[in-house]
Amino acid sequence: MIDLSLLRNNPEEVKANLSLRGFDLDISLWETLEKNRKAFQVEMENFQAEQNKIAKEIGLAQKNNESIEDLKSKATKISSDLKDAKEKFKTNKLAYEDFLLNIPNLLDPSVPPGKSEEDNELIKKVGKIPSFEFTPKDHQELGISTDGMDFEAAVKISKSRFVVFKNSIAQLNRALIQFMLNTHTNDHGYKEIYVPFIVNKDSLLGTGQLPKFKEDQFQIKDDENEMYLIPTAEVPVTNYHRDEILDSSDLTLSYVSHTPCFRSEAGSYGLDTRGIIRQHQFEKVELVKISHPDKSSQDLEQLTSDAERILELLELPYRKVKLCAGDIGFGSALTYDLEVWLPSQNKYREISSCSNYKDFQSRRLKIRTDEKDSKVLCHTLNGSGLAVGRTMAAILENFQEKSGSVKIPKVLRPFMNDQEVL
RNA sequence: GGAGAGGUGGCUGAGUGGUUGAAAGCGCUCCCCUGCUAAGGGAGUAUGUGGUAAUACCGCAUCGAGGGUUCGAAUCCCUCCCUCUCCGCCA
Repeated sequence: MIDLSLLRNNPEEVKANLSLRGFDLDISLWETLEKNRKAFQVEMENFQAEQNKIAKEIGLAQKNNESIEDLKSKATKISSDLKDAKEKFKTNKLAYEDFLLNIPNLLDPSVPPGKSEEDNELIKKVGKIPSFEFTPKDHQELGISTDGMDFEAAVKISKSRFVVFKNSIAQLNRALIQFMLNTHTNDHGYKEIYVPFIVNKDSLLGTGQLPKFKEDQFQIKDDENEMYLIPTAEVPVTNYHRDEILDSSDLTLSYVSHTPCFRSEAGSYGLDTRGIIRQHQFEKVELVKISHPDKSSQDLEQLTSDAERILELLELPYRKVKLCAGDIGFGSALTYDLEVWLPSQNKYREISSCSNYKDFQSRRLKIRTDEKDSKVLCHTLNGSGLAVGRTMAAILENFQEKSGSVKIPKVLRPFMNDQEVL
């Protein structure tokens, strides 16, 4: 959620910023909602204050054996006025909150202008794009030919956009997870954390997937509670500190967590239907940082380079781009995408999205830190380190050989019984 | 799943309808005293939100969550969540 005082005091500035990402802030609607909110709230609180006062007077009068009839009839009237005022306030408040929860985050000034991914700013390219003297296969073909992937079985067991891993591919999947977790905990100072994969509504509201992206979530059938499968570890890990005031000397908090992720992929029919690039379920090793606001920009650079290091150690060619205003996510103020080279598609594909949410999530989550005599909202950051399925696809495709075998990156071999090819 | 007991401020823990946002203790902060140390005395010590430019002042809300009864609810009623003990089941 964006800063209310900024929206109240300087709506034009907010509108101008949001328009860069193509969001049209309806200022006159906002002003009406805000005017009503203020009027209804003041009215309601005045009645409440009056009621509190009379209730005390009644108590006092009763104690002194004085008549309370007059006071009581007055109180009854106020009580009913208060009830009406509360009703009015509540109704307006719903629309008010809905309006606010659907406003995206303000963009960092460094975000380049642009409408689509075409306009993202290239930061750097790393590694050499492989050239093949044969026609490279895609990862699905390689996965099947090495007897490591079964898409048909997945459809039988579940439905489309799922996969079964077997044999060396299943092992490679596990090796990648282990390698990533080890690197981030041993070399980059992240604390490993294991979290629930099913979360409640408040958690998704806190990190911003709700209310706007309900369609993208898998909701669990549960009569009592509104529960969802996590779309990313960002949700449970960031919510770990919901409603907390963190000791400033403990910041920056850095977490790494491996979880499966579940996405309904509603509206992506026809996109990436082949292979494991876009599945309903995939593994991800996620990096999350909770920072002091003064430090978050620096922390985003660090987090991104920690994710990049995985690509470098795996010797995968990739590029780093800064997302433009039109392509950046709803809650993010600044995002770097890491894109790995996929030979079968002859282009770079997103493998990690590293974002600084600044105080957008922490305002919803109430994650604060103490500062002298006051409390300030922390900044939250996250990024994949990396998406495991896409990493696997990249390894298969980039390191394939004419024979159809695939060279396993050196750093993974210790996790694969020193196997060199698959 | 069955039976029972509970959920109060940073912590422990009082409080069954009325000046209780909440006793007391611990912890913490500041001050005083004590030639060091130990001890002692005093004051302060929640969060959110609104009126506001304000970390000044005032109001409102918050005693697991949400409803209800009442002039008035931490206290009474209902639903839900969670914790603990015993039994059952179970990876």
